[in-house]
Amino acid sequence: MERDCTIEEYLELAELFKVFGDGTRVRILGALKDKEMCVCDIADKVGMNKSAVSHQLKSLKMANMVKSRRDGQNIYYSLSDTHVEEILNIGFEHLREGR
Amino acid sequence: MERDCTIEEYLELAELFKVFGDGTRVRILGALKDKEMCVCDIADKVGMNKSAVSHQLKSLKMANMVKSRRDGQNIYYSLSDTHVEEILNIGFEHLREGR
DNA sequence: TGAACAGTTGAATAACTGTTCAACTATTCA
DNA sequence: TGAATAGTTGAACAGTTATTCAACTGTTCA
Repeated sequence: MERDCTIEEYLELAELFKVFGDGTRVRILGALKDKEMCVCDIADKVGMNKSAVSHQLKSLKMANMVKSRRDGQNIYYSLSDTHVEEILNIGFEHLREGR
Repeated sequence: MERDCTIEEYLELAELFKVFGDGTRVRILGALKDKEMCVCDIADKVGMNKSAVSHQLKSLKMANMVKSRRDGQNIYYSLSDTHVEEILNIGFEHLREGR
């Protein structure tokens, strides 16, 4: 017997998915799937300027999805835990089977 | 050796998660988890008027997440497949383990 | 020290989106 | 037929948000 989820839990869930619900952010997360990258390289890969990427990285960091470390001039970002990749994969699976 | 995902695939993924990234929509999906419901009952449950719920149900239907059947005056909505519930559960799991 | 490179920040803009309202369609039943 | 109930629709409004720009901080290295 499972209890119903509260409104607050659903709102929190929506906040979580909202982070994945943007093309730029999801591409950044995808880029970080196999290796850590600095802001410049991420910007190159997703085809946006450093500023835009930095803004989105901030969102991702506040959502606890990426972590960062400085090495000299560069700041390297990586996925903060395996859940992020897991959620991405479930999403892709859904799209593949969808039609 | 896995190939990189295309930009289009990431954008499609973002569109998928965007649907889950709204409090009202995610509560509607949560309400439909165990049983089909008509628009009025959904509206009662999530505390919104029929119009707002109907608009969101349209989004959910276009995203292939709910299906509907008419029975007399009522139109009953239900989850279109098990993926939807699965994605919700993964999200909740992430929140629970998150902190 | 200062030039060059990496990244961040805040304000401004433009685009998007969720909710409301009023008017509409569809079905039932007396 | 017509009143009542269920649901949909489109326009309008308000709130949110992603991107851009310019100015800033921090680090390296000559």
